[in-house]
Parts: sequence; C-alpha cells; structure tokens
Amino acid sequence: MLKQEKKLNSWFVDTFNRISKVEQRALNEGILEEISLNELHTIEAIGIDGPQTMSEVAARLLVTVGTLTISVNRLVKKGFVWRYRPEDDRRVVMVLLTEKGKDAYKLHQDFHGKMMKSILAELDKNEEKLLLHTMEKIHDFFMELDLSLQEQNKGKTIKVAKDK
Amino acid sequence: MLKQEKKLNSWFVDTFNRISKVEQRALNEGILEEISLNELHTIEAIGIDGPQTMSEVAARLLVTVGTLTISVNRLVKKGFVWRYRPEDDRRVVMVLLTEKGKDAYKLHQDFHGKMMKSILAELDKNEEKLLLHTMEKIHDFFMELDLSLQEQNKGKTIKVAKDK
DNA sequence: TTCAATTATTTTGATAATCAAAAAGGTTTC
DNA sequence: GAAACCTTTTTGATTATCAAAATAATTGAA
Repeated sequence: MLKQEKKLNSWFVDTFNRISKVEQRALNEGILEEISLNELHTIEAIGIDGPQTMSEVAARLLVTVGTLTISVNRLVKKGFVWRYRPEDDRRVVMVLLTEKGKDAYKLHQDFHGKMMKSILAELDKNEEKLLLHTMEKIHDFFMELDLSLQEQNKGKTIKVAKDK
Repeated sequence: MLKQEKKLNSWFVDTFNRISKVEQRALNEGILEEISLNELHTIEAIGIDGPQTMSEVAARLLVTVGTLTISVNRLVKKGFVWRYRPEDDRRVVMVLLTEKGKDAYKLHQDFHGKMMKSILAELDKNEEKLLLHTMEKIHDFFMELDLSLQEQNKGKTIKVAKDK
C-alpha cells in the first residue's frame, strides 16, 4: 500500500470501530437506555414513512428476514413497533413505529444530525460541495462492489467458519 | 436536519452497513473461509510488528479483554495466533501471529489496499486531497467524542437493556 | 376448482460477539 | 509477608446472526 492509501485505510478502520462505540456510549448516556444500538438501527430502518414489509426492512439493514424477526419481536414487546398482516395480502407482515418508536427515531436522527453538522462545520463551502460529491462516489463504489460480490456468491453454498 | 446533512448522513449510514457486508462476502469468496470477519479484524489488530499484550490489542479493537480472550482462544486453536507469558512479567499475556496468521494478515491488508486504491482512483487530485483532509477530521472528531463520552460514563453503572 | 409452485415470514438449531463481575494468577510496596 | 494493585481468564447472561426447515398465504395452470 502507498503512504496515502495506508493513511486513508487506517482512518477508515479506526473511524469504523469508533463510530459503533460512540453510538453505543451515546445510547448509554441518553434517554434510550431501554434499547440496544442494533435495535435502534432497526427502528431507523423502519423509519417514519408509513408501514414497511419485513423484507423491505431486512434488505435495508442487509440482514436476513429471520434475523429481523427476532429483533422485531423484542421491539414489539418493548412497545416501539407495531406489526400486522394486511387484509389484501396476508402473506406479508407490515411493521410500523409506534409513538414511542417515533420518539426514539427522532432522537437518533438528531444525534446523526449533530454528527453531520460537526463534520460540515469544519469545511468551507467549496470543500463541503466536494465532500458531498466524494461521499456519493464512495457510497456508489461500495454499493456496486457489494452487488457484484453478491452476484458471484450466488449459487455457492457459503461455508461458515467452524471449529475443527 | 438540512437537506445536505441528510444526504451526507444517508450515504454514511449505508456505506457503513455496506462495508461490513463487502468484507464478509469477500471473505466467503476468498481463501480465508476458515475464519470470521471479526477474527480477521483481531488478526489485523495483533499485526506483524512483534508480540502485543492482550490489553494493547483489546484497546485497539475497543473491546474488553474478556471478549478478546474468547476470540484469541479460537485463533490459537485454529493456528493463526501464538500466546505466551513472558518470563519478566508473568501477569501479562503476549499474542503473536503465526506464519499462517501473517498470511491471513497480508491477504486482508491487500484487500484493504485494493479498496483504498479503487476509491482514490475514482477521485481527481483535488478530491483526493480533500478526502484525506476530511477523513482525518472525521477520525479525530469521533475519537474525541468517544473519549469525552467515555469520561462522562466513568463511574456510572451502565444499564443493560433487559426484557421486562 | 383444486393442487402444485411460488412468495413471505417465522421457527429452529447452532455459533459468534459482547459485557460486567468474579475469580485466578502474579507483582509491588510498605 | 501481607495488602494493594495489575492483568488475564472464567462465568453467566444477552444479543446478533445465519441456513434450513416449517408454516402460512397466494397464484396459476391443468
């Protein structure tokens, strides 16, 4: 790796680890002591734009629907989420934030908003524009890479690491 | 959130989720079928610059030493890591990559290197410069935020989310 | 119209990651 | 030499995750 790549890489790696921790600690600090970071991200993925199917939410979170079922079970029990089967197609299950869920959503959005504000505050107008442009490229880059790897893996039985 | 902050935020959130998946899928694709992404990150944190104490590695990964013990147990069993107590201070435990561990380390570094190269290839000189600048800022921002939250949490009993 | 194929979700069984607190092993200092 | 301290492992518990099997509902074709 070249020097610049190395630098960029180590910032990526450390920032990556750090962001989870920051969110976790902010959670412990705040009003949201009742839920885990992952549950909050599930709430974030359900969002406030009306009911979503389980599959839609799972796709957004990049987890299997089975995994989602488990965290939605808990969120329903804790009163953050409603779940129902619509009459017109009773195969699907819709999820929807309760008022309590919406409050949590908004708090987390505020936290993200503050993060973004702090980042942008460091930059002048030109730099800001450039950053938006760059982040979009990086976002698209990873999305495409993910999709192409997904394609390659299709049909393959994915071997899970196991103890001997 | 303002429109720009919102955009930036959604790119961040999605890129964040996506990077884990990309690494996971690249792992399933590659030679490293024997280990999980987390184990690979443990290998990454141990590194090739000679033996490290458990505490050092745990601090780098931002996990407790207890958590690290568990994944190091597995990595030792699988032959990626050596563990020993030095004669001069038998309280500490040193960990060190085996040849097999170093190979895994190098493969993962190559993967990261390629990712960074691909990202930088998308950008012109100006963008590249700004990205490096911004990532450093972002990195420092989260590090400081993390440290200050850590400070605030000190002494507090952290409540773990529990079912009613 | 019924039943086979398809679609969407949940359940099951298993593993991995994580933490706090307690226990264990070792060193330092008074 | 014993109390205080440091470092790691163990313990007990929860959460997150997946693939595969089971369940539930719809669609479409004979």
